[in-house]
Amino acid sequence: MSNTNSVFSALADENRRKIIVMLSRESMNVNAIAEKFRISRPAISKHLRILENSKLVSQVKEGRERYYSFNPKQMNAAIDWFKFYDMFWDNKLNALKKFIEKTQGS
Amino acid sequence: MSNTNSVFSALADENRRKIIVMLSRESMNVNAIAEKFRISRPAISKHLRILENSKLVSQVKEGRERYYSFNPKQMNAAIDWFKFYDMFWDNKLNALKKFIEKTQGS
DNA sequence: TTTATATGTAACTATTTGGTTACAAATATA
DNA sequence: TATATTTGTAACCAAATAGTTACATATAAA
Repeated sequence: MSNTNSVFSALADENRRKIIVMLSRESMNVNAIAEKFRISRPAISKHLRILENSKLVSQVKEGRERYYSFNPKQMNAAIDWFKFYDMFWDNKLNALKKFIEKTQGS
Repeated sequence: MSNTNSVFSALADENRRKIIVMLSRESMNVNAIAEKFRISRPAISKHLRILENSKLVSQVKEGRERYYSFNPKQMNAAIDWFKFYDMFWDNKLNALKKFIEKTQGS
């Protein structure tokens, strides 16, 4: 599967998005992640496998635990795609221009 | 399925992303779309169904043809999600700040 | 060394996806 | 009216997803 495909489909699940947000704050081991969800630990493992395949997260083994962390760089595979939509970027640019003018004084 | 889910999974397919880019330029009927791909017209119909369900695309009937067009607004369901990642927005903001300073004079 | 903990994987089920071909229905045209 | 065009849908298949429970494995702790 293409990089962009795997990133978008990794993001197409509520639980996986929640995992990403959690890991963007701090690395966590599997049990710590699983505690935050109602689904079983093996289900979390499967989600982690999908996230790993998309390279949005990676693991480091520490003793019997495995710490997962977020790889922000991989998000660009998805974010970059949106650039096709020039008008979007124009709008964002205008919005940010206003924001900067307001917060910094023009 | 949640809005965000359906948008991300709609985007998780190369052919559907290509359709979106095409429709962002101009509305097209099904045959015109299908001509640009190697897969069968019914396969295109299925993709259009998924895109419609995500509301990224909508159709207007004109005689026996159906013209599909892109709904940019729906993209925000996906784009907004990325805001969780503050550092990303900070980077973009800095990049845009530089860009604006360069093009407009600070 | 035995036991407890952390994690992965296997096997299973139901649903969705991405493709196919065949056919139906609606509209335009000869 | 008969025919051609445009599109949708049904029926099928193979693969992937999202979950489950049961079991295996590796490491830590008693």
